[in-house]
Amino acid sequence: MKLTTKGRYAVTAMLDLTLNDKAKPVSLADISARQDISLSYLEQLFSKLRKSNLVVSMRGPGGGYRLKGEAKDIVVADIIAAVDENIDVTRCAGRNACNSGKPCLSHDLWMDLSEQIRVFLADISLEDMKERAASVKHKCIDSDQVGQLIDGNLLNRKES
Amino acid sequence: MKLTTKGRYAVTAMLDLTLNDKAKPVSLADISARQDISLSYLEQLFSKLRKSNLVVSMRGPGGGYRLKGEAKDIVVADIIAAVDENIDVTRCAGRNACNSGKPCLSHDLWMDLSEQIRVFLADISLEDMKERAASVKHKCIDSDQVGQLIDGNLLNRKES
DNA sequence: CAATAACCTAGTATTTTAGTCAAGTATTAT
DNA sequence: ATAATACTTGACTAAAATACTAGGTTATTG
Repeated sequence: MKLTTKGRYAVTAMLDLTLNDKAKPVSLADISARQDISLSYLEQLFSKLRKSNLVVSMRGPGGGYRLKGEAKDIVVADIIAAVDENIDVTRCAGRNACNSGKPCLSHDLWMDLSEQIRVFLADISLEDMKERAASVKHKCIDSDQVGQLIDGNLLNRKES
Repeated sequence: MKLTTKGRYAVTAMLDLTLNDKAKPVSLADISARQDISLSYLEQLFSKLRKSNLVVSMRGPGGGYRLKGEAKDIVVADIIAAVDENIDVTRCAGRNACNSGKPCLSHDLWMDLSEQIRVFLADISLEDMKERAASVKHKCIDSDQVGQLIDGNLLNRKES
């Protein structure tokens, strides 16, 4: 399990899809505009998401993407795995470093840790994040709050 | 919190340090040989680990590195944070995409998720991994098994 | 002093990231 | 049917990160 900005783009886009899932499917152009991600990059990501059976596409005017199945059944781990396609170059797969036993050992431990993270992310669904979205909505800064924030928290933050 | 092979190298090296913490400090040359990581790359990583107060160094013959403090007090999250130094380019930090409220929303959610992962990794210490090491030790290859492996798996590996 | 090992700087090949561009194909409103 | 819309595919690319090399300097031990 790798955790990069690429995965973040994918999760963000999928979350956008979840939040805007109305009667019509959501076009990539819309997501591109809302999330400020380049359309072509989204196309690449959604190509992989579709091949991993996380979304379904609808062509033609009014077309776009829609979640395949329900938001509660799609988890963050699936989304990241779909776009990352890590070939898992475990350099310790029987070659040179596996003589003393220790390289193999730490390799095992890392794989174990990586698996724990995967399990952790496999427990967070888009539905969970959608619900969470409601509760953090007030966190967003609108122009009215900017003045207070400058006087308040933000300036005090950097001092630590 | 980013999760890349770079972080894995660092965790592996730190775990090597933990497992070989005897009377003498551990030289990077030793870690390089055991873990099959280039010496200069280790130097770069340990420079960061030292600056983050995770290890102490001793120069000269018989010198090397040693954990700063106890293995139970050094957690995986610290190690990854030390070598990753992500400048956190939150593109949504008040600039262009934060108008409709939604980009900010998904940004918050990702930060939240990222923080959850950090907390998760902040709970796994080198001591924990060391203890775990004992239980997975039997999985490793010792010199007695090499012959069988050469005749078996290894020769068949490269053909794909 | 000579060997050792940390420390530092700079460069570099490779891979990944995050796109662009172009030429398609499929769908549907009209 | 035809045009417009929207997804598909592939090739290509600039920039960054990764993993490593080379060549030194500095500190410490014997």
